[in-house]
Amino acid sequence: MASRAQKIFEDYIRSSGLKETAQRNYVLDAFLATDKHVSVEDLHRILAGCNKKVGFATVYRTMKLMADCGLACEVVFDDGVSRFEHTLDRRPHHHLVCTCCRKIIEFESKEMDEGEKAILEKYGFEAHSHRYEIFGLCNDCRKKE
Amino acid sequence: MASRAQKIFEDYIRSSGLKETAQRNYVLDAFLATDKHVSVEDLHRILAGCNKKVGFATVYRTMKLMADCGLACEVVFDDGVSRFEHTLDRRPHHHLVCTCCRKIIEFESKEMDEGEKAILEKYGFEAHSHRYEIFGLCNDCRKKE
DNA sequence: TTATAAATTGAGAATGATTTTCAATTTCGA
DNA sequence: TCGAAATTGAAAATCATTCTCAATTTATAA
Repeated sequence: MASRAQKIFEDYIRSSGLKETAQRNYVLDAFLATDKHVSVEDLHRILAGCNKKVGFATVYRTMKLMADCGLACEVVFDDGVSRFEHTLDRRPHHHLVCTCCRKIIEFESKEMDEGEKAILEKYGFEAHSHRYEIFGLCNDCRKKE
Repeated sequence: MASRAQKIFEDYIRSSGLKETAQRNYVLDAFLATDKHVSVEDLHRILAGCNKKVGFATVYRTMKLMADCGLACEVVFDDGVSRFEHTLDRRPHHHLVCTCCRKIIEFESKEMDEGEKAILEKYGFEAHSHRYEIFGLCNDCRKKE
């Protein structure tokens, strides 16, 4: 009962001449079981808690593979730590980051997407990735002030 | 013949109980003389070239002050290095970053700004800063492919 | 199934940007 | 001018991430 994500990962591994290993599958499963933006440290801790210790370097390496095969995408907020979020069956979006409670709100904006498209055309620029994060206070933290 | 930027910096220093020093002025002047996005390493090198050696730590500390008093703003692209750009008398803008030739194109987009405003209202979010960078190939590099 | 080449792992070292430490120096108000 | 407080800078510390390399594991060909 391999999930679609597991199949995609397996196909990517095979077609790239890589090898399927227990560690890679542990990392994959741990990531698939999460919902939020997870760091390598998060995954390492989760795995250690399941008696499935995988070295830090391997978690880093595996998350890179997951990004390469389109299952994950790296996001960097303002604390200098890379995190990964799911991309399979998820719409592109951006983030509001509360600098007080560290809550992350995901949002979509057709207006902004169209603005970006117009800019790309204007400059003849071919976008490979982009990053839009807004930092500030969420509604709750704003009220507490 | 102190420039407006120099006055702003001096006022900030005074009103914060800090002290005016030769080193701080060297860093300020070096930054004001630049046009592009400069890193701390850039400034350190420029100063060393002018026989005005200032320690790395002091350049870091001074650039933080310049950001605090509104003369500079920190931008981080995809190479893990912080750079600073001028904010005095400059309109807010975003960046297209060419991952091939490292060219930085600044752009403004009313459409995107309005989209952002609508999002902030929708979520009751108070923005303090934001970051919008698009990575990919500029027109020149795209043609060379 | 077995041999073998190639890929993988992980512990620890290395990296690299930035921050901190702290003793010596400088600034500036009284 | 004096002295408390701020500043400097060299070196050490930090911290996330990457690299190294010997030992291990995987998968293909025979």
